[in-house]
Amino acid sequence: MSAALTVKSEFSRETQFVRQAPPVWLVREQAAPRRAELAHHLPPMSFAQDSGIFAEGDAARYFYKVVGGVVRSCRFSQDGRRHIDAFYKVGEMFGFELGAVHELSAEAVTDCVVIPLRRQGVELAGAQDETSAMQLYTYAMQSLTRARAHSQLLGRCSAVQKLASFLLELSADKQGQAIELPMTRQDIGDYLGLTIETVSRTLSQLEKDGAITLQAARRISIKSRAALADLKG
Amino acid sequence: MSAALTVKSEFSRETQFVRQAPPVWLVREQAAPRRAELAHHLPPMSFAQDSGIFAEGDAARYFYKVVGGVVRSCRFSQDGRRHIDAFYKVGEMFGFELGAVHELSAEAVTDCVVIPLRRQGVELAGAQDETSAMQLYTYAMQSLTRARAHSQLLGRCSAVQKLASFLLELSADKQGQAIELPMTRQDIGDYLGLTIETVSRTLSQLEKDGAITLQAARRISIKSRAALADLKG
DNA sequence: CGGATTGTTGATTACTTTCAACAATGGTGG
DNA sequence: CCACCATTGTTGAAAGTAATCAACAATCCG
Repeated sequence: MSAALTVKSEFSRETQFVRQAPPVWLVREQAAPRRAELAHHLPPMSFAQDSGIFAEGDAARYFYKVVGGVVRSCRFSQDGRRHIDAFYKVGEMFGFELGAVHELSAEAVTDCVVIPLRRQGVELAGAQDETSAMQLYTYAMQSLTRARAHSQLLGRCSAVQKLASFLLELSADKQGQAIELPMTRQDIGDYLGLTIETVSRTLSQLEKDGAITLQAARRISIKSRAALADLKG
Repeated sequence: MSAALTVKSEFSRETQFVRQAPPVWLVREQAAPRRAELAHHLPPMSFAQDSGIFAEGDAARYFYKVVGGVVRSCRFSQDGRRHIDAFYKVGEMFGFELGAVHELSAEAVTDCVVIPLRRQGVELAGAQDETSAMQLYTYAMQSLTRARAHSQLLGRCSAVQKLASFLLELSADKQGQAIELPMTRQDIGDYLGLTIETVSRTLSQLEKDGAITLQAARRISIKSRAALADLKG
């Protein structure tokens, strides 16, 4: 496993993709951040693949914004099974809490870089900075919208529908091209409430049906977005 | 179906329970609301059982606080199946949205009374009323916490685990006594991602196992909270 | 008293998990 | 550079769970 990276260092896995376009989930945000969007932030922090950013029960002193790589937030049930609540890509915020401690862990799916934002700086900023308060509320509501959609997916859908939705979500931005999956089959399974075997089988099925092509385990190309949308239900 | 009720009228179903203690979900909030908690509210509105409070796509001009009865928020998938996102009991808030329209419908599970709060009055209150802004954020975060727990339940749990969790949640306040279920088996199924048959069978199973007693279809008494907690996983 | 709605139970089917074997990939050290 | 080993992913067969189809019971209402 690679050591923790400094902000300016290259990502250890990036060299593997040198002949291809770099995978989207490693591309840093392009636009310069608008000033006064969310102030009080600390310098970016880097995390090696599979390292923990914070753990369930840790003091929730910061929110985080992803500026490079992919993060997962997860939780373990009493019997030890992992549930992945969400994946966060570049530009997304995570780490929102109601109380003083984190209810979920956050881990680096790939090597990644995040910007911590002091919680007290933004949470109570209403009086001094109305824009920040609204920003924060907006991010929290986005999380809520996603959580609702995820619930519906988990509650009402078959394995095929779950995978179809997942692939469409992953490939929402990159029209037509292949997707580089940053996460393992285990990650996907824990996110969709399926076993790795079912994830694998279902992907194979989608390939047989002509909806996708499995160019490699971690590289999938969408052949028919329409077919996936149909399967999604 | 009973007509919409005025604020001061009795609930149509309440007479059925005249010889028993009134079911918790029909008891109005006791304490006088703290002043300046969330101002800008309108007079309470009453809704008859199964009537719609707002629908998917409606302009989201208000948040709502439940002061009597039980509300469900739900959504339909393309194939027409209903997913219930949450049940809201007395004292709880619902109707939070990111955008200008509701993404979910809200319906009266029982006859109920809700207080609408002007969205613009609270959402942008940061400058003039910092407490309200925090209150709003707190409610939104509570919704988020619940949505996360619901996702985990739907993703990782068997029918028995889902029902055990559901019953424990429902009976969280009333220690030892019987629970009056305000919702149908269909509601429960749509909330837990199960069919009505499975809900019914699983409840019967829990009774055989000695964890609960089915005094009537809508009246369940918890015999062993510990047993349910074990099953919950 | 019907008729409609809601809930229960049984038999069968379909889907996902589990258990198991094996293939592919990546990293390490000789 | 290649052999080796650990990790990750795929596929098959059997078992288990929930859905579906179907019949019937209980309750509510007019």
